[in-house]
Amino acid sequence: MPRILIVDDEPEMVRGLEDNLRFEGYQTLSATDGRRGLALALSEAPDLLLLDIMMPGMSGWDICRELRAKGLDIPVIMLTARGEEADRVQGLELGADDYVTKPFGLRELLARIRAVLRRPGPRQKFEEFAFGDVRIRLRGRQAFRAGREVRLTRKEFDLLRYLVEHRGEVITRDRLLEEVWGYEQFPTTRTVDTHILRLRQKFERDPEHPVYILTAHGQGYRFAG
Amino acid sequence: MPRILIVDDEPEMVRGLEDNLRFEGYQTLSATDGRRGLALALSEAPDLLLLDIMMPGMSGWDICRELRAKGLDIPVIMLTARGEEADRVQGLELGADDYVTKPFGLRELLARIRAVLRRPGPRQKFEEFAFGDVRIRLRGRQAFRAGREVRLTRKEFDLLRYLVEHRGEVITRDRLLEEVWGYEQFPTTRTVDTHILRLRQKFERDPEHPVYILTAHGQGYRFAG
DNA sequence: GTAGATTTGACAGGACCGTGACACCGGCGG
DNA sequence: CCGCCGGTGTCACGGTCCTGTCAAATCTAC
Repeated sequence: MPRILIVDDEPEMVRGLEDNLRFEGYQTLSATDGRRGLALALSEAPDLLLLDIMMPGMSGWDICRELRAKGLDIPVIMLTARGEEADRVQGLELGADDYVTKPFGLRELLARIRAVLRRPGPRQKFEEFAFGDVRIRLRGRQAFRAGREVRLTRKEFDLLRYLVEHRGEVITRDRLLEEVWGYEQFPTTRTVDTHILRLRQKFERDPEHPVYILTAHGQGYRFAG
Repeated sequence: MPRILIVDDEPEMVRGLEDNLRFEGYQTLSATDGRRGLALALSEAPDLLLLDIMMPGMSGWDICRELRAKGLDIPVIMLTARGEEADRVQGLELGADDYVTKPFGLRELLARIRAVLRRPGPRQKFEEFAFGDVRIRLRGRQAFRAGREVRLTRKEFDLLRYLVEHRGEVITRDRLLEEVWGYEQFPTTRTVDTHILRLRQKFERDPEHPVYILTAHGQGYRFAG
């Protein structure tokens, strides 16, 4: 069974997580500060890391960066407090594989753990998807078109990613706002349109007649598939 | 529409939630103590539970534990008072799906309800159906005829879907207006005819002699089957 | 502060929906 | 068998709502 290292400065959170993960059959290790967490990660080489971001001293992304710098490719799921948008992005940029917002449901966490562990290990850093002559690298949050990099802003990337991960499905603007923008932000639905517009300009051969990023009139948007 | 069970010992909270959720189109059940809440959950099998954690007698997480012990996998959103850190962990142990901290915004609660209900549950709904050389994809709200996509407007799709889901049954225009158009709108019954016409033109081999979308003279329409 | 990202508002064009007009059909009573 | 009459098929028009697009305003990170 996979071994999971938990690093969080709140002891109750660590205990709760350990109990549950063990109950699910995982082996667990834990630390309540960043430095010991990093040491454990290096010495024990677990299969997965659950890292709290906000920790005194060494933060979750400090650990993540150190690991990557040493060439270790252990999958990482970040635990972020609600609304730490910046942290979430930073974590992903530094090579986290996923993030969960506190307070989170156990089932959601387990689903994400399974999803991350399911991925083929060594190929992980190449995780990407492609359509037409476009290639998207999830890890680096980068996009390439015909081999040339296309710069994407945060929202553009998140939106594109969400659409692609639900390809074939019609998604309403409201749902996009909830899932991509988040609970506590409530921009206009027109905002979605503007971002769709920019994605089309960057990735569609003929932006006025999109082939991938499609409109479902009166319903929302849909990525072809 | 999904049915939601609310369990909270504060009657005003229950009433407020019921009013708002009903306004949003959900069906609601409620109880003001844990034991009756559990009984309702077991007998009514709602689609979602909103559980207050702090209740005299049987608490929210007691209910949750009992349900899980009986193998019921109904999604649960916990309502927690601010700062009940311990409760959060306990809830996590017992498999709640999400948390909302009181006092909460209605909008946030609704967003979380939608998010939880959206998750792929144990029951996967029909992905698509077919008749003749026509294939309908529900997720993408798309239709294909002989492998070629046929564009459908929202009303056309909704109408077709309703007819097919009640295949073999004669449905009056008034019922179609209620079910497909919605109770708020009052178009003429002739509007239905027009949409039927368009569906026939798109899907019948010989639109003047329909084989699938049939007329029940003086009664309504019926999808063959 | 500046540069870049995000959001908003305005506007035009287009898609969609609903309606009315008229032709046609089916059933009914004579 | 015939004619009546309400129900239905069909079409095209107009209004309404939705979306694409842009520029300006606001926000954010540095």
